[in-house]
Amino acid sequence: MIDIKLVRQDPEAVKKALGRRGEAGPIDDLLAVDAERRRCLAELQALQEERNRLSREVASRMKEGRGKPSHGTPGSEIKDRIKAVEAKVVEHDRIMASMALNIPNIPHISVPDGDSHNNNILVSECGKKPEYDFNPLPHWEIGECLGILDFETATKLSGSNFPLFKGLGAKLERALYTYMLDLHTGEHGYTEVIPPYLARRACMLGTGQLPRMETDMYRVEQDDLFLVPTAEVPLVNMHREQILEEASLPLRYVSLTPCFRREAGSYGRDTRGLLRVHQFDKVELVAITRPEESYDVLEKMLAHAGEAVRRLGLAYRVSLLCAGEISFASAKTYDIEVWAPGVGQWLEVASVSNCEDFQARRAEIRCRRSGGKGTFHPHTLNGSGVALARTFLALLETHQRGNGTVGVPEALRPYMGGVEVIG
RNA sequence: GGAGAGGUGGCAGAGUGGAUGAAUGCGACGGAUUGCUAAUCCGUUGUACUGGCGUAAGCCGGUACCGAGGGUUCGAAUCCCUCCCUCUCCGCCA
Repeated sequence: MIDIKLVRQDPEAVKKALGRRGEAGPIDDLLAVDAERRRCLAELQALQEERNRLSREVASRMKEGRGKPSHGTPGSEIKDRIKAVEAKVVEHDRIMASMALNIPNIPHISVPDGDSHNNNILVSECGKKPEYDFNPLPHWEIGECLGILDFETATKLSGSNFPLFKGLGAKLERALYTYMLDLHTGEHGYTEVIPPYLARRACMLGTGQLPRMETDMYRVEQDDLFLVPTAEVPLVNMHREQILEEASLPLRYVSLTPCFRREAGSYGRDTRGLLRVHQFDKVELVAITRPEESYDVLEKMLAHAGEAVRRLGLAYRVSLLCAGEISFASAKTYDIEVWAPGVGQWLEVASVSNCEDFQARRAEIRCRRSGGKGTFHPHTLNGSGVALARTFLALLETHQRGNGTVGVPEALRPYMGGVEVIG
């Protein structure tokens, strides 16, 4: 949620920043409603003050045994006025909230301008694209031949673009996420969490999936619960409406969950095989930090995610997203893409973002300043560490051999019961 | 699905109409003391909005908040209604 104080203080700067995302944002309207709201609020508070004063008068009379004032009830006429003005304030609050909830986060100063992936800045490239003395196959061919992927059956079960892993495919998937969890808990210091996979509406609002992305979410109508699109939702919302102790920061969590996405409107684009599926496993990193350290933590999380990919022997590159490409809640985002030689594409497997206090404000996560007064909103960060379906496919395509088999990278072998080759 | 109980400050937990932002305990912070990483004693300690002053840390004033919303009343944490949430027991099921 955007900070209304910032909007009041410098509306032009806010407009300009949002403009970088290609969003106008109803800033002038917001300000107008805010001003009117405050005018009504002042009126309301003056009336309430008067009511309280009168009522105290009655109280002291009663105490002195003089009884109620005989002529009417001095406060009763005020009641209607209070009610009327209060209704106005509430209405203005409602309008402001509905506007504010739809305004995206302000991009960080270091985020480049631009509105397409062409404007993203390549930060680094790691590992070499593999070369083959044969024509590398796409993963769906490799997977179907080895009997470890079965898209046809998945479609029979749930419709198109759902994955089904089988045999060593299932084991490889399990090896991948177990390896990542062990890496992040063991070497990078994150606390593992297994959260519920369905989340309340309030959670979805808190992290910013709602209201805008509702049509992309799977929703269980009967209970008004949403299948989590990412573990970021439960992990950040663990602390919703809480006041944390500053000394407890940073909080760092890692979680494996399936991620459910309807991908409404994306049909026909990169939808073969595992490229874009409605359900995929993802190991997610989340951090809640003091504002002054959040950008350091962002760099660390990026490194942690990169390390997970690097050890798998995959070629990957890191880019800094331009203002028009970052997601609703993010102020700054790095993407990690792995090279998939079979399909000949760079595929996004991780997105590491600093949401600053945007989510904390929405989710009412606050922090008590140690040794000081008052509270502040901590910064929230999230990053894939990393997403599985695409990592899985890049792994098959990268480590495929001319004879149709697939090598298992060393980092995964302990998790594969020592299996070195699939096929 | 059936029956019941309950939602109070960072946490635990009192409080059934009048100055209660709310006892008490814990925690946290400040101080005192003890020859020692502890104990004891004293003090302080909610959040948000809003107006004013100050460059500022902050200070002064007001209002709201005891799950949410509505009602009764001069006055509601306290009484009434609706909703939400949590818990317990039974049933069903892994």
